[in-house]
Parts: sequence; C-alpha cells; structure tokens
Amino acid sequence: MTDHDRAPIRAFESSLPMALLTAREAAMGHFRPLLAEHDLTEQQWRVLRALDAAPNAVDVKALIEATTLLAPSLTRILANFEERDLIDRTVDPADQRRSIIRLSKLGHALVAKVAPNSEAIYAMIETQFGAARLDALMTELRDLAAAIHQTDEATP
Amino acid sequence: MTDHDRAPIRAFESSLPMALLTAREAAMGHFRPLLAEHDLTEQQWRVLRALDAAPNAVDVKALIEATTLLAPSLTRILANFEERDLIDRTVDPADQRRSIIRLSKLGHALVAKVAPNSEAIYAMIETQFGAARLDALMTELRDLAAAIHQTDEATP
DNA sequence: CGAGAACACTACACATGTTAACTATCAGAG
DNA sequence: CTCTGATAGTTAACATGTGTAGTGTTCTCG
Repeated sequence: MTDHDRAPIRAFESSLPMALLTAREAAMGHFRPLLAEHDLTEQQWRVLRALDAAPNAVDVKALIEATTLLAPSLTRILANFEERDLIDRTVDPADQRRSIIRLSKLGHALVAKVAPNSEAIYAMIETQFGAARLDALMTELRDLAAAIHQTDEATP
Repeated sequence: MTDHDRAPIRAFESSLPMALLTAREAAMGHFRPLLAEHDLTEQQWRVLRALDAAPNAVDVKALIEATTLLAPSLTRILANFEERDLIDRTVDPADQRRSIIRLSKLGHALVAKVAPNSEAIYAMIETQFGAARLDALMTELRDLAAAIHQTDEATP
C-alpha cells in the first residue's frame, strides 16, 4: 500500500478548530459503528448520556446546554426517543411550561448496554496516550472553552 | 440574571469527545457568523482552507482526507463551488480518473477576505488562553489523534 | 487482453442545522 | 386582577451534511 507521494496539507491542519475536529474524529471513528448498531446517532447518544448522568429530572433547556444541540434538533430527538420508549416525560407541576425528562427503564438498559464498550474504547485510548496525559489534556480543553467564553462577555 | 439552581450535568462533561466538542463549539461560535456572512458553511470553509493551504494541485481524495468529509458531501460542495466560480477543475493528464482542483482567483480572494477575521478571532483566543499554552495544547491534540490512529492498526 | 481495483459521481433515505413563527404558561407592573 | 412582556417548548420550512449503495470510467497488473 504505497501511500503515494502527495504532500499533506499542512498549514491548514494547524488551525485550532481543525485540530479539535481531527482529534474528535479519531476518537469517534471507533465509536460510531458501536452507536450505529443500536440505531443511535452521535447527537442522540449525547442526549442519552446527559440524561443518564443527570442526578434527577432534567428539563429541555438543561439538555440543550449539556449537549450543545439546538432546540429544534433536541425536540426531534426527544420525539424519536418517546416513540422508542427510551424516555418518560412529565410536566413540571411547579411550572407547566417545563417538560421533565427521565430515562425510562428501557433507556437506562440501552445506556448500560452501550456504555461498557464506550469505556473499553476509552481505556484503549488511555493506554495508548497515557492516563495522566489525557487527564491534563481534558483540563486544558475545559479551560480553553472557559477562556473563549470569557471573551464572549467582553464583546457582546 | 439568576442562573437558576439547576445542577450541571457533570459526569457527562468529562467524556473526551464531549470535551473536544465543547471546546470546538466555543471556538466556532465566534466563527460561524463570519462564515455565514459569506454564505459559507463550516464544511465549505474547511474545503476552502484546505485548497488554499495546498501547495499545488489537489485531487478529491486528498481533500477528503484533509477535511474529514465523506465523498458525497465533498462532491456536492465542489459542485457548489464550481457554480460560484470559486474553483477550477481539470482532469489529471497522468490519471484521467483524477480530478485536479484549484482555487480560482475568486476563490483565493474569498479566502483572503475571510482569513484576516479568522486570524483576529484566533489572536483573541491566544491572548485569553496564552500562546504557549495553546501551542502545547495543539501538539497534544495532534499526538492524541496519532495515538488513536495507532490503535486502529492494532485492531483492524 | 481481461479481471479486478481505484476514483469520482449519482441517488436515496435520513438526521441535523438554522431561522422564524407560534402556543402556552408564567411573572411582574400598575 | 389584568395587561404586558418574557420564557419554555414546539412546529414549520428549507438547506446542508451523513451514510450506504451502486454506477461508469480509467488504471494496473497478471
């Protein structure tokens, strides 16, 4: 498999969003087939994980913030999940505009089924890259996001 | 603006793909409006940048690798660019299956128009986060992608 | 030459992104 | 208590991207 003599497109790869995307694609490349087996998209999985990680009940707004999805996208995903009986919805009695979302038993089961494989993939990455190093990287990523959001407030 | 007393969805945020996504969204949030002004999507901009960064001519396959797009998506984007006279296509005389893509004068002009604003945003992030730190982060990101790709070869 | 691989495109089904408008509910001023 | 404005969430409509399958053309190599 001669890799040809094409030069890589270098300067471009040094853009920050591209570096973030490439790293993410590398990780998700392992992950997407697993999700596809369970008829889940990347975005749907984000919602499931957010619901699973949520301590109690969650409203739609909290999900939007947690998943970085837009409201209409999330509405569609929740409708899909309702059809598949993965979630239960109730109206917040304290504020009837709010919808309270919970994972159903089936939803929890699905997460429980997928999550171990996810952990395995993560462990593989950890081994290859170094656990401490990965930890440090994640801290930096969070700080970066926070730093960028700070510039938001400076320039409204 | 009372930020409510909702607890953030914490455990979930510590997933690597999510950390990468959140950081990317933070950065792109600044950037997307700029692209929208020029009727460019994020993906289209990736293609433009890749073409601009390419030393010489580029075939479709190289673009696919550089942009992490799928062939059908790229085909459509290139068709769009042709309509807008942003690129020129020629057939590779050495291999007539290959299409050689180049930015047209107009395409270069568009990149030149958008790029400075892009640099400005980048500079803002650099100031806020620290140039050296950002550099180190990008190195780690590249290494991470490389490490993950190495696991690919171990498990085909 | 012929078989099979590689490149690029097309077609199709589906999900998401994006903007705007709309309904229902709530909260606060008067 | 009522009007007004804000908020939660949905719906609509369209553009675009994702993912799979299949097509035609051109290469490569036995």
